Amino acid sequence: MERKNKLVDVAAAANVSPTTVSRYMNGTLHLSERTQIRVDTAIEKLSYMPDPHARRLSTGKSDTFALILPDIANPFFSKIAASIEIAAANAGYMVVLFATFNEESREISALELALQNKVAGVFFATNHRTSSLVAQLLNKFERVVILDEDVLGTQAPKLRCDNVMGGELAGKYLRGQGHRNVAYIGGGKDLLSTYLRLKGLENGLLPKGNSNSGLIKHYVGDHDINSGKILAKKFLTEVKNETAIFVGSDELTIGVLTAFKELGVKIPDEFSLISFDGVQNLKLFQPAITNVGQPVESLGKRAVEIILNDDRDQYEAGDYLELVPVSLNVEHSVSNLKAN
Amino acid sequence: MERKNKLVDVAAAANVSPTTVSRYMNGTLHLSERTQIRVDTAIEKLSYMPDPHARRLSTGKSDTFALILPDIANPFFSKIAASIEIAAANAGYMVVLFATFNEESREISALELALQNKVAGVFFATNHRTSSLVAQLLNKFERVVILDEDVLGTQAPKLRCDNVMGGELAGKYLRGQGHRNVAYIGGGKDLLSTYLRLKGLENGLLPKGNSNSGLIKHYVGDHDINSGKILAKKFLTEVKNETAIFVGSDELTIGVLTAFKELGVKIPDEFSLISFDGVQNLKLFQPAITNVGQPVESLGKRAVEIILNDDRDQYEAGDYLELVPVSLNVEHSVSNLKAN
DNA sequence: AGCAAATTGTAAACCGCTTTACATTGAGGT
DNA sequence: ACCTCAATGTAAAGCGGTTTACAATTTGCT
Repeated sequence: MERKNKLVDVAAAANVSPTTVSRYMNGTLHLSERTQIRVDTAIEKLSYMPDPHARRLSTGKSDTFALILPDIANPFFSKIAASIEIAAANAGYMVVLFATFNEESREISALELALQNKVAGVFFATNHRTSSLVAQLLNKFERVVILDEDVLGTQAPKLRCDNVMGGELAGKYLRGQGHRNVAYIGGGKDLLSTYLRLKGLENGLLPKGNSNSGLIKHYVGDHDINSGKILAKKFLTEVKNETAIFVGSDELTIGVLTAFKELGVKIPDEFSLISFDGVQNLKLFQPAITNVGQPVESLGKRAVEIILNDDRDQYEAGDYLELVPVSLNVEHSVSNLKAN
Repeated sequence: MERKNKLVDVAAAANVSPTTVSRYMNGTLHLSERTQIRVDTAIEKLSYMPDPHARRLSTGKSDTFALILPDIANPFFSKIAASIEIAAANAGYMVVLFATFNEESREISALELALQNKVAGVFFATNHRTSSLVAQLLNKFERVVILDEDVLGTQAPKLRCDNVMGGELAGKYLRGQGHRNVAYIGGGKDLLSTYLRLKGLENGLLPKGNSNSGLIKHYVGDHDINSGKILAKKFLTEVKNETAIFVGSDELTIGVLTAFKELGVKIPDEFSLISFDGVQNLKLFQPAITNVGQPVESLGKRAVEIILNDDRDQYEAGDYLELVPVSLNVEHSVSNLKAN
């Protein structure tokens, strides 16, 4: 019934050529006031909206970003997704979602789809060591932001939290509470973040100049609940004089806590614990979990700013890295050994 | 450098017309074995991929679903989003995300964008009472699934959990533990689900045939943490003989627990509590929270099945409603009054 | 007045695929 | 041998915009 009005209809109604309407609407053409009014009223009257598909075919561009993440059900990523979506929407962009579950094949097909669709940009996060194929694909895009974790071989700007700082905050706090022997339960086997967090912990925990990673017992798996359970149990079988654990992500922490609960291991009585991320409702946990909090919302917002920034030169070199500071949220999962 | 190959290139390489290639690829044309091989090898050699934009302009369709939700940072929706995304991806569809924060203006602009983009379908969820404008817009789509909450005036299929059943499960369990006076803290002021859950609670709690909602004190706000805090405090000031609270969503529960924690109100010692949703890590809470669990993953999966189902007749009538069963997860937030 | 430079506007090609309507070829039936 | 129907294939017209290259009309200057 209500046929959709096209560019030509507007042009006819305003008594100008389609070109004129198109160029006027895209700001390429400055019209005399008289024609401008004619065109405006025609657009208004016909309630004309350009067809996005036609526009995209013509321009070879699209007003959509691809958001490629391991898993949106994970609060860390869902919060990032939320903040990216809103910032993108405010800038007039849509966001299409791809969950990869850290499977390279899914990452690749998502990237290929994004490429075919000529997206305006890609936000990419992964939690596993990718092959160079992923990097190659990423390099084909004009605009990319690598989130959270590094992807080797890309020349895209990288944005993530300050992992070393996070480790240091945890280490210093633990040391301040009298802890000297701390174990680390981490997430990605060959990931930079895993070792930067450990490195930070070491820096914070050990006296200056005496840093030696060999001192810190560490367990590394994946950033998921099951891994947390397994590593927690492994830790328990091998524990010697450790009094605290620094856990690399909330997901792992949930696994650790679940395992401890099953086994009746009390926190902070038997072991103290600090979690990294702070995206779960850790305050309500039993006990409330002290954590290194990532500013997830501002991370997403900043990612959109970077991808939209038209001054691309600064990102070209391939070594653009932006670290956002983290903070320590003290709760009740760390005991004070000095009080004894 | 590497110019993108087009349909004509493939046609030229295979020595057939572009039409033939197009129709062959879309299954509209059955080729003789000889030509088929020629075309296949040409496609292969040129690593040809059809341009989605061109295809969409031509067909007037798109291989994308719009997923319109209040907030993906909310685990309930993020889990639904995750399951929808994966089911859609498996079926060859992309998913574009819209967060509305329950603002009607955002809902409308999301729907309009989806409409312009001729999406293959819309998944829509809202947590507030919408005006008929939203319903009108929704009715313009061929394929829609209304999730979680009803939207009055739409003839789209509706898919949600069985709210009455959830309330009943909670009510029966509480009654079984000896609770008789239960308060209800609910989410959406004019939403069906809010009252269905209350109704269910009543059914479960009261002896058959003696159902009378006036008996249950209820507090209704929004499905967010802050509302939970406020309503919890209000409840405390008015409490008479209530021994338990049934809370309409995990978000509210977090608010309630936070408020109680601040005020030193102990659960389940002072009040018992059951939460609806079960999407948070309630097991690790202090105490672990007994909850009515929604099968969020299967909900998303089922939503995709419905939207892809080509037998549309069953949905046309406008009264298609599918309820998925919920289950009670017993933890430690309900005290047994009979044990006294 | 006369000419160059703005200003204002348009015709037509193009983006890359789909699809309708029509053409050719070969097989099968009588 | 002739006709019909399937099987196989193609030309050309869209889909709805953008953009290049060019035309007409004013304006500014000497």
